[in-house]
Amino acid sequence: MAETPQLRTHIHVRHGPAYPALDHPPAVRLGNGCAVNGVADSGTPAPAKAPRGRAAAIGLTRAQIVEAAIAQIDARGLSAFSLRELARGLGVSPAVIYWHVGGAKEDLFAAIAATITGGLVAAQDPGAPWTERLRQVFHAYRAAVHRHPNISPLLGAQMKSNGNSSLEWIETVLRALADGGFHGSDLRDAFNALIGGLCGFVTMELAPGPASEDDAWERRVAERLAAVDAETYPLTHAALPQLANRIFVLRWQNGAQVCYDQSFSTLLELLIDGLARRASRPADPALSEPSHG
Amino acid sequence: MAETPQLRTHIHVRHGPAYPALDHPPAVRLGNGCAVNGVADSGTPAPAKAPRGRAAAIGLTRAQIVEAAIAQIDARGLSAFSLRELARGLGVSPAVIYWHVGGAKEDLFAAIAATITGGLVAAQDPGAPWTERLRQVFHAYRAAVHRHPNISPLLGAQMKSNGNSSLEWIETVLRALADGGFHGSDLRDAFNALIGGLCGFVTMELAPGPASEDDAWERRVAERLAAVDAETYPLTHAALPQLANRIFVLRWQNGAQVCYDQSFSTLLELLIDGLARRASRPADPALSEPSHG
DNA sequence: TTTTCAATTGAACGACGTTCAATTGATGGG
DNA sequence: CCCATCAATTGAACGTCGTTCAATTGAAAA
Repeated sequence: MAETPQLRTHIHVRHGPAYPALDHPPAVRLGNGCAVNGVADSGTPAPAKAPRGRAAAIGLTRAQIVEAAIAQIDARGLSAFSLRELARGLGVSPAVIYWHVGGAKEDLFAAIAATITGGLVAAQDPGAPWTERLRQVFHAYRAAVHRHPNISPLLGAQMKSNGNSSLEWIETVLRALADGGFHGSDLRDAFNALIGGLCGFVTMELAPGPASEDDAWERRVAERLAAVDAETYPLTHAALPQLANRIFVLRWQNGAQVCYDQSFSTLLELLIDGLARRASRPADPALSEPSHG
Repeated sequence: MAETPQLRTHIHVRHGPAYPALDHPPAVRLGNGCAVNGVADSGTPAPAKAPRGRAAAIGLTRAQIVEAAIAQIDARGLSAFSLRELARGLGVSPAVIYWHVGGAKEDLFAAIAATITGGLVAAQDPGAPWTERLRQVFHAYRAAVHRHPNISPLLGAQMKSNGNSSLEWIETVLRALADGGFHGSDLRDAFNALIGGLCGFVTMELAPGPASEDDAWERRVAERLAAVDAETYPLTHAALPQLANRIFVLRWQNGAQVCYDQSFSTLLELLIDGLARRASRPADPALSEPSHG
């Protein structure tokens, strides 16, 4: 295959770290030309092109930077993450990040998102029925995000990061839905309902708490729930003993600390069941009001 | 713990701005005691307690600050929002924000979220069947967020903001599900599936693009999509003419610019249909533990 | 009047993102 | 063997940000 010039149309891809063009940047004022958008950078063989100059002495790589950034976010949280702290952790000047990653903080975030959602289609069974394939894809997605919970806001709440998902993953979802008989605008709506609902669920599930790990806040939430008035909110009050900190919106811990496996499965099965039922009745004009068959 | 001075456990609302306790703060080092968590501040009669001192001359209110913050975020986006700019816009020192809002930026965000999801249950029809009530609630939620699209990350991707949703709204959802026959862990999973899936959808739908309104990024995304290889990603390639910028992950504009009404309705109907079907067969051992006691 | 104190001020601190000219030093050409 | 190249890195600098604090204002209460 060609050197995958797949981004930037005619970008003139070189190799490995993709050396920048100039010191005084040309049209785009970025040091590292190619590194703008990684598209998961999957399979970079890193042919060890024997870097020149000081590179050999320090030899920092874009991939290393991304990896270090992920490690720091895992350890200290997304809101505590800063480029300066990242550079400090690498024993390096902040400007190095810019040179390697290409643009700004957002580009680094996009690269992180691409890395995390990169190897997602690996454990896939192409022979399974399309409903089962959907199950596998989205369980794999959730598992991947749960491996780095602090990163979830990048995937759910930022287009620039979100948009770097691997094309293989999208292709897999589209293929499953196409096998289910979805085309045109039905395909669009089914795809968006799945991605929006399920990835959105994971985003909410792992929504971070306050930046400072403030136990005062946790206590206050718990107290607020304990003080819910039984007369004005009877059902909420009655449900609290079982549901406090176990349902969205009424909680002080997120999905990294409280298990939402069953709720996610409920959502996933609701969606797959519903899609399967719609797939089996090809051209049914009645969109709503089914249930009683 | 029982003798909490003024504000802790049960709110003890005073009036309007709820005057703080001290200049040298007591236990919590906040100027404005009550303002820590608004809980939507619904119904505050604000009896115009004739403020003392300089208050009469300038007379800034917590509600005014929140309103101004919302206006600025609406106008310039969440990433461009800063407390200093907010103070500048109000013609006031940055410290004023702290005194009125109570804590930090996150508390202001929580107040904003509470304000936006505050009057959500207004257009509700309590006599309608529970499925229809769910439809109304979540369409109303989505409409409310769409009125302030730039705020959506606060609602979907931050527990501290998210947790300030009005209790009435939660009560409405819980009542609908209870009327549908959900109890115990089934109620929990149904609630989480609905909130996570639907609110999560809105969060993804309105995920902001890059901070700087950079048309270079939009062009690059479009070019990347145009360059998708037809052989390795046949379905994606085939679907692109219809789906580019119309499905999540493969887009350069968000739900404030592209209409996702149909996709959201698809998701909502899938969920409601599925829940209705599960409600009609009470104890199905295939999924989760039955809850009828 | 005088006192009180809710409300506001302005300066200050440290950390952040980003840019830039200057520098390093291994490598490849002569 | 030396030297010029230039990928890679440096460190200083600029402006902005969130947050804190002692000091101040001035209308209402005493």
